[in-house]
Amino acid sequence: MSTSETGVRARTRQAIVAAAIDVLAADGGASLADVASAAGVSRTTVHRYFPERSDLLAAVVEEAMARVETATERARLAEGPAPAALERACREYFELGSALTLLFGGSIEIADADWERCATSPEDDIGAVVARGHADGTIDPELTGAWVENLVWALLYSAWSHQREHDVPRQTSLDLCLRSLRKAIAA
Amino acid sequence: MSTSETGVRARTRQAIVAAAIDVLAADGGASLADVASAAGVSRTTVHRYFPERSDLLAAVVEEAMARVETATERARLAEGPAPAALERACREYFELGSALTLLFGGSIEIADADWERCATSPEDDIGAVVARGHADGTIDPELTGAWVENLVWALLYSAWSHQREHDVPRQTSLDLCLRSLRKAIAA
DNA sequence: TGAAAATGTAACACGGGTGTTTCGAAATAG
DNA sequence: CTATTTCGAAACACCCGTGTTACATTTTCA
Repeated sequence: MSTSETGVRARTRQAIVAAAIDVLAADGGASLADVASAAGVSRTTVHRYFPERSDLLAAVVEEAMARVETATERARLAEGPAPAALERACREYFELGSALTLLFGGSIEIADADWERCATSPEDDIGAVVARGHADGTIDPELTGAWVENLVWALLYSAWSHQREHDVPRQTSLDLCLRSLRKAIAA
Repeated sequence: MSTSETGVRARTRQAIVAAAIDVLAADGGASLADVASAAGVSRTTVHRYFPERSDLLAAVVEEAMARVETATERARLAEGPAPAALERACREYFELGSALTLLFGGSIEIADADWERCATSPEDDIGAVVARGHADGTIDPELTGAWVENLVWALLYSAWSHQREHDVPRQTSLDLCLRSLRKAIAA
């Protein structure tokens, strides 16, 4: 068969998308040449897989959302106390790195249609956890689900900034992030 | 005298810088034509006041830093309990809007030299407040000054996002922000 | 080994942002 | 009112990123 016997095409495509996530997370206006060199690939090859820039952007957003979704599933938000579930989610999201920076860093424009396509968006999942926490009194009733969600992204972004600017071990940054989240959402 | 009898030049210059702060905060890669139209000025005039793009950028960063510094002074961080002082700072910074988005939103590159030029940077001021809070036991000793500073920026960014995405009154967003900060830093 | 697929190199046109200049109109100061 | 200053409109060359094409090279697989 001609398609993906060894998966050459799929592998280079993934390499391009992965490199694009890193590069575009650092600079949303990065050129395709930057993405190409980061992927160890010629600029022509990038155009072969993604005819227009918007095509690459779409693939990048899709991949980033897929990573977020995977992380959300591994957090098993439905299990255990709500605060602990949110903490697990934070740990998982923290590992995503540039994927989350790309989605929530604002450096790239995400079409509303893309957000809606994300079937089981973390928005709904986190909202459900917060609702559970409200019901059993483990989460501050004054904080809405939407705010807690924003808070999670903000704290993660803060943790990455803190790790990058001051040269502290990532574990220290993550601990500060989790501690702050735990105290902020406590009932 | 020829220079700034009525302050015409100073006023148009300020208009350009102010417009640039708003436009560049929304999109760091915005064109000078966008800035010009936002300022109600011709693109030629922009080049008259700022020969190169980098010149405008420098002026914009300087203005934004000046606004932050003014807000910091008005917060009177040296007075009263440390948590209340940080809350006052948060209220002042919240009013800055796009100026802070520009400096801490990451959409524009800030040279390290610019940060150092900021003599009484909020970094030092907030650090002092946190130190005071550590001394009198009103701030969580586990949280370093640098982290609290990052936390403030992150919470403010979160408040703006929350206000923009969900259409809630700004007072509600600010209340959630302050509540989260108060609980997070409490000893 | 030989054909097909995948990639690289080079060159090109196109568009858009930048920086510059010139000239004329409008506002301002004296 | 007159001269100076300030500003806008237009045109221009320049650079950079984009998208396309053609051709050579390498890799992969039968």
